[in-house]
Formats: sequence, C-alpha cells, structure tokens
Amino acid sequence: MAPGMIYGSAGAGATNYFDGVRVMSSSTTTAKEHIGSLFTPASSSFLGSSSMISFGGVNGEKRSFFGSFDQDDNEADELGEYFHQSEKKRRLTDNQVQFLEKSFGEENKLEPERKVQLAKELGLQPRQIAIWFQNRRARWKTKQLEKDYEEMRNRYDTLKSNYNNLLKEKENLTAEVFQLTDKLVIKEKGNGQLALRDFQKRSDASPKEINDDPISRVEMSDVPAGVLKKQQQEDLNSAKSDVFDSESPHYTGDSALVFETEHSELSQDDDENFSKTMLSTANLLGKAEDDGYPVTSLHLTYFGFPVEDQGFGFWTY
DNA sequence: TTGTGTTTTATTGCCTCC
DNA sequence: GGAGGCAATAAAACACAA
Repeated sequence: MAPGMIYGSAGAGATNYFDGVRVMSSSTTTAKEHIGSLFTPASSSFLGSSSMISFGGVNGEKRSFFGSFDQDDNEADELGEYFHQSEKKRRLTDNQVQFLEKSFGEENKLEPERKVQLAKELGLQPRQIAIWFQNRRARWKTKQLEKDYEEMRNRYDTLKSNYNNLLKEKENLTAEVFQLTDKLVIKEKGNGQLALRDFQKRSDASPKEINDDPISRVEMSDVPAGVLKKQQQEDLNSAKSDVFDSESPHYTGDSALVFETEHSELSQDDDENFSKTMLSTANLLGKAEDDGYPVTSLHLTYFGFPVEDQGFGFWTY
C-alpha cells in the first residue's frame, strides 16, 4: 500500500474500505477523501481512523515501537506513541495485541457487533480488527496443521517401530525353527537309524493322486520350482537317492529314500497323508528361502527330499 | 552497518452464504 | 448482489548474525 493511502486506492474495480467497511466500487474517489471530510481530532471514536492517515512529516522518524515499549506505560502513552509512528504500516501495541488475543481465545470468529466494540475499545478501525482476526485465524490454522503433522509423524514412527520389532521377532522365530530342525537332523544322525520301510507305500502314491488332492493343489502353487521338481522326481520313482550310497546298510537299490522318523510310527490313515505333508513342508521351505533363509541340502534331506549336491551333505554334516 | 530471514499488517481476488 | 471468509501475496517492521 502506498504511503498515505487508506486501505487501498480506488483503482478500476478495486475493493475499497471506508471506515472499516469494504466497498466494492469502481469509483475513483479515495477513501482518504471520505475520511478526511470526517476526521475530527477531538473525536475519541475516530482514533482508529486517524491511525490510518498519513503521518508523513509529523515525526519524520522511524522507530521500533515494540522495542521501546515499556509495560508500565499507561494506555494513553501507548496510543500516543502509536499515532506518532510513521505513515506506513504500524504495528499494534502490546496491549492491543493482548486484548485481541484474549478476545480471539474466547471466540475466533468475529460478529459485527463485537468487531465494532473491539474497534472502539482499542481505538482502531473495525476493518483492522477484522484483518487482525483473519490473519490470526490463518496463523492458528498453520500452527494446527503443524501440530497435526507432528502427531501423525509420531504415530507413523510408532507403527514403523512396531513393524520392525515384529519383523525381527519373525526372523528370530524362523531362525529358531531352522536351528531346531538342524538339531533334529543331528539327533537322527546320532541314532543312525534311517529306515526305508515306508518307502513302498510312498512310492505307490502317484503324482496324480497328490495333485488331485485339494489341499495339495492349493499348496503346489507355492512350492518353489526346484523343490517341486525334486518332489515330483521322488513321486515318480524316477530318481535314485543320492544321499544313500550303495554301500549303505540301508540302501535297497530303489529310488526314493525315507528316513526312520516319527513317520514310520504313523498309522495307516496318517500315512496316506504323508505326501501332502511333504508338499506342505516343501512349501514352508520355499517360503523360508524366499524370506532370505538359506535352505540347505541338509534341510531338504531331513524332510525327505533327494539332494544331489553332497558338498555339505548328510553324512558329512 | 548490512544482508537476510521471519513476522505482522494489509490488499486482492475468488468463493460462499443469505 | 452485498457481506464476509479465505488463500495468496505484497510490503513494512523487526530480529539477528556476520
């Protein structure tokens, strides 16, 4: 705003303010002209308006009003200083701001009556009160947004932390499963009792039977190709165990191998589900591998899958 | 003292409501 | 159509480091 202008000049189609009231007009008459005709220095009710009139040459100096403000000064001195500021934008006094803040705290919207009342009490233009409230609402909104953002970020951080903890827990549990599996394998090795007596039953179960089973069918899609291939090989009786060598006392010269595990103790009914269990196991191993846990030939071997790579095979474990 | 960033006051244009 | 709210913006006032 140019110095000396009162709430904006009346340019073509411009918005003007007369005594705090917004005037939408194309008139070229400036608000100053209106105010000037009404200005009466003795009128206390016009103090606010006078604050918006150019004081160029009255004081000549620019001074920091807030910086020099003494809290002990009375209201009159304060207003006096207020009006002695230069013609440009003037900051409200501490007392004025305090008063407005208090009012804003009570209600952040401004009814017309309240606006006029505040303007009278503070010696300001009603329009100035309206502007102050508008700007104050904008500041409040910004602060509120920052607060909301901070709150959401904290919630996100908490969720993320919980997620990471769960992930870690899952990793630990998976590692534990593998450790226990390894121990079981070692235990089996110690017993040295690998049985093949169930071999015949299992080898009788054709791949078709397995794949026709609804449970197996669902799980088949999750079995890694490599593991599946081995399983199919086994089921087709086309592969010869590479784990047992021909000199092993348990070697029968037949294709698949079966360890002597709890499986051998299973009932006839349970045994029929053995192939399904094998697929489930393969599924588990495949998932573990997907999760980044190395599935060794040891694991495959333990669960009854033929393993070709003997670099770290069963007997040398 | 000066440059620069922040805050405050005020304007403008658009929108909604009555 | 007028009054008032809001977002975007301008510009003065202010704070502060170099």
